[in-house]
Amino acid sequence: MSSGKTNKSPRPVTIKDIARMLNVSVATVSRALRNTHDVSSDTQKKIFALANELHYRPNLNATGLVKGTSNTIGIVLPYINNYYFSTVITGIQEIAYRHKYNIILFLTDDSPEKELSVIGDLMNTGVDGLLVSVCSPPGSCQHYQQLIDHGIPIVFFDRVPGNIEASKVMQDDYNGAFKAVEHLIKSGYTKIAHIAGPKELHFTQQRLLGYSGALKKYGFDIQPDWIIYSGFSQKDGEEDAAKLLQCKKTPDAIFAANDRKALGAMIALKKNNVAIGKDIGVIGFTNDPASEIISPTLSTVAEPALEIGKTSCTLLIKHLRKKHTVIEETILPCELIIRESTRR
Amino acid sequence: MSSGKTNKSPRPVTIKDIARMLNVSVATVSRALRNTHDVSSDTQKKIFALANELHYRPNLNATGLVKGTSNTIGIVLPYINNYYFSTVITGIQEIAYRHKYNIILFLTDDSPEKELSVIGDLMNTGVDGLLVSVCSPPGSCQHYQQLIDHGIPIVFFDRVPGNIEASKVMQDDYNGAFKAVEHLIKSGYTKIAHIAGPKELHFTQQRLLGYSGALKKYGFDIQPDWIIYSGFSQKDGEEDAAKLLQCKKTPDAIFAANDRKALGAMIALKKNNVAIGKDIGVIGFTNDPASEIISPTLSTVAEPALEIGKTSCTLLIKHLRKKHTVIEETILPCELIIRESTRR
DNA sequence: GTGAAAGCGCTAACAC
DNA sequence: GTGTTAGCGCTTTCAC
Repeated sequence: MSSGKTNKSPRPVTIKDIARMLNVSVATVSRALRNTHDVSSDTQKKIFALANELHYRPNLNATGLVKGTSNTIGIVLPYINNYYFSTVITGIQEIAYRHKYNIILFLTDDSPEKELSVIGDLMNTGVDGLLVSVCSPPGSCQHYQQLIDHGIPIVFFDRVPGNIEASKVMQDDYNGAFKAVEHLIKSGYTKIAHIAGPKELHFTQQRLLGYSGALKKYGFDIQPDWIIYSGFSQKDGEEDAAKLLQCKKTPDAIFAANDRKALGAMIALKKNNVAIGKDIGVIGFTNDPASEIISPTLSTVAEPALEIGKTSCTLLIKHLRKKHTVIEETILPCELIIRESTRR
Repeated sequence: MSSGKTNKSPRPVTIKDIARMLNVSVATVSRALRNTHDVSSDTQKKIFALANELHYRPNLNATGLVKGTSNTIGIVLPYINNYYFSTVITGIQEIAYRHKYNIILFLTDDSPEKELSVIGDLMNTGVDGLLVSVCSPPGSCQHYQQLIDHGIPIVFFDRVPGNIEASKVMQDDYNGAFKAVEHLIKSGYTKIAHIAGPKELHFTQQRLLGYSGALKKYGFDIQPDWIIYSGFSQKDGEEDAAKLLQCKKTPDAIFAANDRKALGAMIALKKNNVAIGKDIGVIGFTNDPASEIISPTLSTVAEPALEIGKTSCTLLIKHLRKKHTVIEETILPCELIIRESTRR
């Protein structure tokens, strides 16, 4: 449509320029610009004025080089295109931006190999710290330990590794699950199944424990064939629910490890002409916007995704500021949201 | 200088260290590591071996400082927590990662003021180039022009400003809309309404033009009160549809500017006991996963979100590599996806 | 309160 | 093919 037009980028202005024009030394300019107190307010004013006028921008590479930092936070996570993670990132971004940190994104695609290579490349990029939600097999997290040993602080969120000493931010998966199942029980359901995530993940385990905890508290037995482990996708949920319908004793309620699975389960139930809510109650976990779109609307446990993002980032920045900070574990509460899928 | 649980981060190894240990000059090491051809394969091998052994990592600040670049691409967009944008970013990330570029994220929250301040801060961060989807009012995009004049290449995607000469990547909104409406017509609908986005946005206009183009081609008149402008949210769609139901002549089909609005419209129709598909057909635009979850499932036009991301990023990197590149506009095709909401 | 100078880690002339 | 040297833009002793 149009043709090449040279960007004759003007050389950026440096403190040297300002120094020369004002007949002071670069040191003075540097000090003035950073509000170091040993510069006369007179010259400081002049320097600020000129810097402003010339649109002076500090060269972050130079600052970083001398200070040994990059003002950049790396985020490592499996995906970004689901509701939970994209909301977490939104929260991280807000805090990072406020504190003048840049965030740079690394996606592992939920593949441990990819995660490993990402971490390798990461070391080249010189991030000051890391926010990470790990890939499935939490056994081999030694690459993270290495980073920490190299002095790069890490805050883990959501999917946290068990065997690493580092700050962690999670939602209260146990109590969230407990509340969900308790709600099911109080709504009159008595045969409650759980379609879970992969066995190895910490938060999956917590949700399972919350499930069995609630059952126990209300005097229900745990039926092993009412607990099905698989992945997190809608398809997984669909298959899991189909299996449940095959059980000798069919359950009358399903607690799903997340909303995607719950949605899949609902689809399976519909296919089998099961009345959701009335015949079989369904409750999920996340509060994905889709849970309000499906009909009947899906009861769920809302995760504080935005808060998770904000809290992790705040914590990481704290670690960045003063090097030797005590490790913290934060657990954020979840909220029960009752909709139609658990109404008899 | 250290106390408690100190991370005794060992001083990172530099080319100087390697040079000293191998009794060569830093220049040689630098050349060897970068595969500049004027170094004997013998010493090169030794250098690589040692670098590997010592876990040498180049200091990007240093390289950036001397080269005047940061190997970082900035992304500016309204949100990240919807299906379209998060998928676009996934595509961007994939390409950027492959080419060793970091991406750093700036969210404008769809607020023009925030966008402005973001752009200001951006200049401080020294990104090499920018990928942006602008905020609503496309009139005042002079801040972007400034950046371009300063030599920072920009590729606009999705929401592109009309009055700026820069590379742009869009989906084929016109033909996507055309196909959607044509499908409606061929399915037997004759009174087709359009619930549109904000008037000022380019892609909204294109979708409107596609709508009217199809109507014209098949000999239908355009009814001004069957075209409703508002925002992009589900709530907007709900309200728009409610308005349409009030018309003297009620339409028998709705083409929504995006899936969110279509979903909202379906909710409104359900509330009014209108049979979707049979009484009033509905078709959206995006192919949000939610469109398969709602019942009836939503016909839509799939946007090539991942491709948009990949293409924009590829294009930007091309601009980055050789400074004076010709501006390009790319338009990616959309795909009609027929589901239940347009079945009579 | 201010300046001179060294140096962060790396690249790029320019010599030899 | 390799070494020497001068910076990139900034911060930070150390003088004065």
